[in-house]
Amino acid sequence: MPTPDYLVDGSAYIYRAYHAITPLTNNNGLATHAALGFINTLLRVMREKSPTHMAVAFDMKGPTFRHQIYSDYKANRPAMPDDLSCQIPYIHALVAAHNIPILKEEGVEADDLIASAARALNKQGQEVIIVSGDKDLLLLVADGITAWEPMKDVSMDQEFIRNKYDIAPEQLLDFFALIGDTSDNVPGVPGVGPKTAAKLLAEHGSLDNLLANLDRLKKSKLKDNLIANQELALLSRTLISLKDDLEVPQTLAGYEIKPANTPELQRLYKELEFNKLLKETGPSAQFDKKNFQLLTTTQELAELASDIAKSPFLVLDTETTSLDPLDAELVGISLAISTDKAWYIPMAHRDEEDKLLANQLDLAQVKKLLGPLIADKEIAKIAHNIKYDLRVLAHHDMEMSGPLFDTMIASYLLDPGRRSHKLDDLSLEILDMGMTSFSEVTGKDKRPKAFAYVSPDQACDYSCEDVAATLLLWKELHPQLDRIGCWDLFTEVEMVLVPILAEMEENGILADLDLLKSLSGEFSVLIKELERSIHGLAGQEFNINSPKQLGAILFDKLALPHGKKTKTGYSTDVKVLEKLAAHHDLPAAVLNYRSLTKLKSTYIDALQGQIHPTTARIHTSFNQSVAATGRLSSSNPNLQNIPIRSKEGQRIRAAFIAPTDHFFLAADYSQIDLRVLAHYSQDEALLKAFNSGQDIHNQTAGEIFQVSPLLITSQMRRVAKSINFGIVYGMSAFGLSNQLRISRKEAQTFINRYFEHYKGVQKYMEEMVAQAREDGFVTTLLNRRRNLPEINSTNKARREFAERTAINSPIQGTAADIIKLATIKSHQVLQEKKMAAKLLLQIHDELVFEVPAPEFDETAALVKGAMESVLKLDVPLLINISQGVNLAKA
DNA sequence: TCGGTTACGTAC
DNA sequence: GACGTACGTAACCGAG
Repeated sequence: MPTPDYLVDGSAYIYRAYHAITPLTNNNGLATHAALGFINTLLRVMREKSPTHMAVAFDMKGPTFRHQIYSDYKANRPAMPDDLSCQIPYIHALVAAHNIPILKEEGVEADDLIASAARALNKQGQEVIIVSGDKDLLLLVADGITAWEPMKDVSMDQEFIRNKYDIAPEQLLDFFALIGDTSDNVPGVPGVGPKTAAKLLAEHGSLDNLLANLDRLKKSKLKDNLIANQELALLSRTLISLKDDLEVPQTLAGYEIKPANTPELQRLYKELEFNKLLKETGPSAQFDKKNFQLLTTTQELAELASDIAKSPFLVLDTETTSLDPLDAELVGISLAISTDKAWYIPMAHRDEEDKLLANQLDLAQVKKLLGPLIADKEIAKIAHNIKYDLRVLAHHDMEMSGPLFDTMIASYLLDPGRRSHKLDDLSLEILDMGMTSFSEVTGKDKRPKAFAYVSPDQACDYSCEDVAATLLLWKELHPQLDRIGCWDLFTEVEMVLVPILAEMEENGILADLDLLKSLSGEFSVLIKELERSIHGLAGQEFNINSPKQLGAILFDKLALPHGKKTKTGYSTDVKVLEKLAAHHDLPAAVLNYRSLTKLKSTYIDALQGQIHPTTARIHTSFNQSVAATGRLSSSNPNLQNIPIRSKEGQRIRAAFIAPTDHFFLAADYSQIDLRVLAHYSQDEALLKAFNSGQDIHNQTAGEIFQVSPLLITSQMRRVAKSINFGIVYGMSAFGLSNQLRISRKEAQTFINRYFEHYKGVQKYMEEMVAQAREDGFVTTLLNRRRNLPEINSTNKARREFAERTAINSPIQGTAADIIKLATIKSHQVLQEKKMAAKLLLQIHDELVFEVPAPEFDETAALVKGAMESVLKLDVPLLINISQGVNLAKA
């Protein structure tokens, strides 16, 4: 079936992009926004319509025939601004690089070129779609020619003209001639607008007929006008008429879109700094699979092993049956010791009947030859997400030793805020090399052990790519780490932490399944009851979990006062419901319902499913390259946000238990963020408070309420605590007033008094923001870096967000540095003292251990000592220790 | 049916 | 727009 030919009114979209998009320049100061907006529109048409044939028509400078017959034609149009005219050649080049035919001719307008092309093709029965929102081009609309406005997705055919103007499509030219066009300075007949024109044409059929019969009109001002302006009407018609005999390709073949000239496109995108589009053109190179070799005999492996033994490093990647190292069976290993060669050892590939394939090496052989090398302390190990490979190999009785270099974490330290640290993304963005994706090799296979069914040949190509990319990345990234002063942080902190985190994940934490089950039952009953009462209060059943449905009940049915809006409707969050609780009983019940369902679904029920069938424990993942400040994060499940505040939350905590004859030992840093702030800011009052062991919230309360310590109430302390926390997050008076439900003025007073007393804190904040502006990044005590590309943004919201981040990140990040050091040090001390304690969790300012009862006191003393002495700050680091048979008590 | 997005709420 | 860092669940919505 023939597809339509698309004729694009290029000039119209250039102007639209120029005016609609906020100005943008590349690093050379070249304006680029019109080009960007234009090409985005064009690409959208390409994406949505997948045209096979198209042409883009452009106006070209120089007087047109219209100027020759009417000197005032477009006389009201200002000349093209310089920052637009400089973009025109680039726009033409972009279209040309996309290999889309271009229509342009000096002294000719785009409209006339489109008319010539449209009518020529239409004669041959070819369907034509004119891409334009300009009404001038509606003149072309006929059988087989429609106009389409892609921005609003409006199609305009003959029916559209009838409805919009109330005239026959053939009358459109005469219609426009009568009313004129102010934007092109086409006069028309004064006093005649769309309504009058439509009426005249309905009566007389055409302009010629109207003019021929003017004397028959009854006497009126309109008649005088028409008589006086006959010439003007005819001139207008000539000006508006589209010229359709220009030289354009006469057959569809001349409008074929050919494959884009990608190198030229990439060159243009690079120069214009259209990075998103550049990425979409794909990588400029792929890995050369000739260098990847399948290794299937012991002899070959022995030869490789002797080469590895002489190498200072080994790049490796394991292919397995599962993302969870606890379940992962080794399917194969890829290895590299230089950039020119990589090997894949197939070990457990299977056929469709699940039978092991021939020509593979078995685990025993691999273990014998590779095991000692993997354990060799002299050979550095390089891998992407090395904690995973380390755990998988350990499960197959191969312990990994030697310096560890994880390219994922290297990337993270270089730019922790980067969108992704995945190997494929880094390869594409840093090496400009495309990689085969996992789903490309496993295809549609959704089986849990999909990789085992991939053929060894294919697996070789895929897996060797991984080690090849990892090695290239390492060569690229490690000098950069050194250059920004993060080498020590990388090798002495992050890489040392890797095996410890692996051990923590491996340890897991015991959960009381029976308790969780009984909590689930108990919560079910409570939730059911609340549900009934909420539906009763609402007078109807609805899904309480749906903010949309809840909003309809609260704000439409019950007509309660609504507060802030979300993107999709009115907010129903805690703050809003708490306010509404004064007006009606339903909001409070919903709050109750929310807290119970949250606890049940996210914790009580989900955790039961996370108990591992073979270990009977819950094994979280600690992610070392996620949080932009340097913190760890925890997932599957997240054990860093187990409830603690409410009494129901405590009941969930009680389901985390220590084994028989063991205790949990929880060691948490007291006020670590504020202590770091004191150290960083060198604020006298803060330093003094911590060095004299005062309660910091009381101290702050005394200052902001200007009362003596003895008169401070718990209410005052609560307010002070909020401010102390808020300061660390860069909170404003608005935020504080919201949090404490006090007036903004009152909040501002508290903040003013705070800064009056803690002058150094204000100075710290200003310095951090200034430093971020200067450098584009901020750092922590261990020189961990956080880039803040938006610190100089012209967008106020984005800029201010970056400013708050500049204030918060050095504090949160330094606290993260400290707890990481503490994790390493306490682990090391316990190992040296041959203690049996196991490290289970790290929760930002806290470490949780599982300790045999008889060793508790000694372990506690060792941990406390290690954690408090990890760094010397200008304030003491204090550790609180707690003990319990479950996490609620600890 | 699936995957991505939104709203919400838990932790530090 | 307004307080930083995470992760998980349920609802919702549009594509296939």
